[in-house]
Amino acid sequence: MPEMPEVETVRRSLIPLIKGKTIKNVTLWYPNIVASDQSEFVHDLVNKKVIGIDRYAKYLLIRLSDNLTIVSHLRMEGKYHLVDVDTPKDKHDHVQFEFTDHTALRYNDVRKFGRMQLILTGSEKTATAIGRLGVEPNSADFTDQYFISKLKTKKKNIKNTLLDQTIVAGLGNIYVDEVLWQAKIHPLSVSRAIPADKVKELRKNINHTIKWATELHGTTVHTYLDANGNYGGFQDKLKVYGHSGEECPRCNTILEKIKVNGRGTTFCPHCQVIYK
DNA sequence: AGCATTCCCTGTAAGC
DNA sequence: TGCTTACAGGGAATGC
Repeated sequence: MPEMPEVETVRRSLIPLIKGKTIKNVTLWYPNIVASDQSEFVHDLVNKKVIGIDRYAKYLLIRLSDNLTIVSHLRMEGKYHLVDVDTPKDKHDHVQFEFTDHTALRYNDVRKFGRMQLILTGSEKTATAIGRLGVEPNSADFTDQYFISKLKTKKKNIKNTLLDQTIVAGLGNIYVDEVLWQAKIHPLSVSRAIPADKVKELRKNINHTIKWATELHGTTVHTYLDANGNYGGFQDKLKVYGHSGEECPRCNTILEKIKVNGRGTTFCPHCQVIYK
């Protein structure tokens, strides 16, 4: 599942594939992927040129000429790949951007959870959910003070709080389990009960893990691939996610898996402290 | 208002 | 073997 390191890897791999290309036409094989007006999406993108790709948290921002931006969220299994336009459509290809050079960018998504919207460049925060997002890991705004003050108001458990994109934006289920294990914090800990020094430690772990995972081109579990079809390299570094029933690498206690608000959650019942 | 639950989706694996 | 059920989960919508 693409989280911030994976989305950044997609962004970097996609730029050389599509930057400078001009869209000839757009096909919606599964129209509901487009959350904005679907006929406008198809109509307004014709003759537009890709000028760059930005990203905020897990959102890709494909910048186009004439002040247009496609905001794209991959959700669980969304992928982009560039093909010759004559390549037969894959069963799970849902959107095609055909370019003037006989290539096409295809959006493929087995579970059809991903969404894209066409907006005016600059209206990201008002026209999409980006406006409700919190700060990104490793950004100047993600300070100890910010993190401590945000957690201080939260009665819900820390696992759920870290998945809440309005506080820190970019973490998903995998990295949340990893950073909580690193900071030795039990996922069911009450957010506001976590001592300030542990919150500081958690912030450092978040920053370091996101940075390191990005350097390794993300984590491939299940099906994540970048725009060139390459796997990530961080799955080998995971200490807890996907390792329930195995020994904790720190204390050798068997790792447990529970459900926290519907999310599979793996943790060490011995060395991860629960704050109540 | 804040927190929890439901829903969207389909492939894979387990159970009978 | 073939069917049903459980599970994977990000974020919007809904419920309390």
